[in-house]
Amino acid sequence: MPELPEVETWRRLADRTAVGKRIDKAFAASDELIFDRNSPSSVAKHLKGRTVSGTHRKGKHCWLSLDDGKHLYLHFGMTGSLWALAAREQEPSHVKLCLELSGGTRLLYRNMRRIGKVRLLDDVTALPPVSTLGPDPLEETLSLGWIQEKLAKRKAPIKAVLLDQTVFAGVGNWIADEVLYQARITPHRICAELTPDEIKRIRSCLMKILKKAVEVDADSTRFPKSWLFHYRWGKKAACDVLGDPITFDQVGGRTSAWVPTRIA
DNA sequence: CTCAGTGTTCAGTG
DNA sequence: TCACTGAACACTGA
Repeated sequence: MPELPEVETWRRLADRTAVGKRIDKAFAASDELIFDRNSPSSVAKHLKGRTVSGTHRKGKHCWLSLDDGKHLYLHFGMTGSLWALAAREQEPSHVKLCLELSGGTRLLYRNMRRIGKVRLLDDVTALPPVSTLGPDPLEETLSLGWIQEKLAKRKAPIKAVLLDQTVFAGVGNWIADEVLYQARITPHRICAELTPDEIKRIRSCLMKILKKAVEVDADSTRFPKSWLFHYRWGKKAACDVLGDPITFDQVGGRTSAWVPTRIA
């Protein structure tokens, strides 16, 4: 379930383990869906001998810069993840890219369901998808005025627009539901009809949730007990922390979990 | 066996 | 031209 907090946690992992290290060996699995721009072998060949010079993230997109000016772009899709293994540790299944770093650590990109991308790019930020993203809610100021302006033009339900990466970069399905739950707003509400106070609540809840999730390294067992997150997956007759029943609706093409009795 | 669930892109509609 | 909706993508697990 990689949304912004997981991706930021993996970026930090890559930053700790790979920056300043040389890539002694590189392995890329033959997978034309993941390696959709450059062939696996060309990626592996290019990476070998390079040194990782930095790590970056915007929304759910992550990339490592290399000493030759190129960038290794990683998108995790629905089931991707990044691992760092010590020399002796055994690799998990579905590894798509393995970088053996000087010192012996291996940095792994894993993806079980093959919806995700690994690319070698000259400039990540200049072209889609990263060029189309809205401001990163953690790194840049997501100003109230800017959000108000965007939402005023939209007639879609707020849930759908929370998932729109050109407005709220990094928000995915469970974070969108969590924001609306904590802000006490129905996912069906039309954006243009939200009051200034409701938009204010959406913004502050979003920032609070993202900050907290990153603070605990996106480890969901450490999320506050009050979060809807802990109660939404059971499905049948699920209730939130207060014992109020959770409703599941299709909104914006996805399942939305919300609690009618909690709406302000 | 069926189907939900993950994020993104694309085709179709208005 | 643009906003919006819904399907498609691959695969696991319930």
